[in-house]
This record gives sequence, structure tokens and C-alpha cells, in this order.
Amino acid sequence: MKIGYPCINRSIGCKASSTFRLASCSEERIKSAAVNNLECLSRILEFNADKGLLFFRISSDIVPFASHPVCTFKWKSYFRKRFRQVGRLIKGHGFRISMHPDQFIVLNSPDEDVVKRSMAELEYHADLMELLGLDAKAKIQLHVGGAYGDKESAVERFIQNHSILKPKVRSRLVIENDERLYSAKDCLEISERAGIPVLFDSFHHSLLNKGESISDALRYASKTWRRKDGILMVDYSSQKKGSRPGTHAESLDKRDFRNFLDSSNGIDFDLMLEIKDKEKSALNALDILVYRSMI
DNA sequence: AGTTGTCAAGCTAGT
DNA sequence: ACTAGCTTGACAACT
Repeated sequence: MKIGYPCINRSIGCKASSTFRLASCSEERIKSAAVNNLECLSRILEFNADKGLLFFRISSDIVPFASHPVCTFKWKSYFRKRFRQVGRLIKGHGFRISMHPDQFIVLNSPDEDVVKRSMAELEYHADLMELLGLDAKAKIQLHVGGAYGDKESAVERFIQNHSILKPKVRSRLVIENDERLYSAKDCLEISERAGIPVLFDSFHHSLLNKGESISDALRYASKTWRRKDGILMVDYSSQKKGSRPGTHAESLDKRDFRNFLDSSNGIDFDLMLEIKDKEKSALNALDILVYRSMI
């Protein structure tokens, strides 16, 4: 099992997701932001490798506006060499990599333009991973999308649009259960029909489920990952006390985390800790895991 | 220099 | 019909 945290490191003092306003977009701005982001990404990866955190989610903002029509800049050829350098770093340390396009990326929207833009953004994600030289074990995680008052048709639309994705996207796309509309069971049903691996989010599952235990859900989800996909990826978080349900905790709830590990006994997966204090909690989680493996 | 409103993009649930 | 929240900062326009 590899452990990691998403996108942002709070201790080394740089960001791999610096961006700017669309109104001030220029080739120069894109270049300088991306150079900064790739440099910082390298620093974060070195930090993580040093600490033994070998799962990382790369920010979608590495190349700002890459899939937007304003971006006519040939970022792929311009940054080819830099991407390859970072890719070597990733391979050298044996990192597992994921990316998570944000809420505007909706494959099953009834609005064709939304779908078109979403596909372009997904291609950017796939291109970025390809430039890094990553194999198909590096994944792009996406929620199924909206329901639009007719979930059945929404699922059909998802499967239809998924089938016409470019192979470079389809080979990396995995679906993640959300906390309001598409449960792990819904995702597994889609997976069965369309052959898409299911990334299991334990926190979302605790908020929306059909009564399946964590261990059953993990087992079913892990079966949807083929050899070429690598082992199951899992997102873990816990509830921030006193906030509305669904808010991620500020720091690792050790008791909840131990319970989660107990219920996942015997299943191998890579674990992403979606907790606000980022690497701090990831390191605490790693400590707990290492201690357990010794006894 | 410090403050504050705003930022490409979507969707749902709640008012 | 409209907006908060997702998640969050930091840009950029304004005092």
C-alpha cells in the first residue's frame, strides 16, 4: 500500500497550482506559471519520496487554461523536456499518480457543450500524464455527474459518452462514488457494463450507501481494476466535527483511521488521504500503518 | 500598503 | 428564482 495526499504541500513553501485570471492570460503567463508549477511539483515529489509518501495527486492547474480556447500556445512541445524530467523523478521513486478534474467536468451533462469542454479537459489530463511518460496505472478520477431528474438516462448518457472518449483518456479514466447521487453500488453497476475501474471513496460511502460494509465495497471495487490498471485506489477522509455532513476533517482522526484499516484487512490498495492538513496527516497515517506492519 | 470582491467552467439542495 | 457549497486561494481592482 502506498499512502499520499492531494495536490498541495503545506510545509515546503511553494505551490504546484499557481494560476491567474483568464482576462490576463497570455503565452508568457502560461509559460511562467507552468514552469513554476513543474518546478514546485518536483520539489513536492522529492519531499514525499524522502518521507515515504509514494502516492500523489497532481493538480489540474499545472498548465493553466490548457484546454481553453484562449490557449493556442503549443504547451506540449514547449514543455516536453521538463515533463520528461519530472516523469523520470516519478518513475525513479516508484510513485503512483492520480489526477482529479474538478466539478465542471461532467461527462453525462445533457448540454453538449458542457460534454465537449469536459472531453477537452480530460484530454489535457491524459496528455499531461502521457508527457510524464506514465503508464495506464496513473489514473484520472471522475464522478459520474448529475442526475437531471432522470438518473437512468443520466447513466446511459455517461456510458455512451464514455464509449466515444479517445483511447488515451478511456485507458486512464476511473469513476469515484460521490456522497449525494452515485453510490459505490451505482458505480459498480456502471463498471460492470462499461468496464470502468471504480475508485472507492470511503468517506462518500459513509454518507451514501445501500448498506454494504466497507470491506465488501472495497472487495467489489478492487475486482474492477485489471492488471494494466494497477491496484485499487481509495480516497479516505473523515467528518469534520461540528460542520455539516460531508466536510473533510482538518486533521487525521486516528481512531476512525484505525477502524478503517481494520475493515480493509487483507485488501491491497493505494490510499489518498483527503484531509485538510495534507502531508501532516499523511505522515501520521503512514506511521500508524508502519507500526501495524511490525506487529 | 492593505482591503475586498472576484475568478472559465456545473450541479444539487435548500431557501 | 436565487444562492451556498463543493474547496480555496490568490489575483486584481479598489481604497
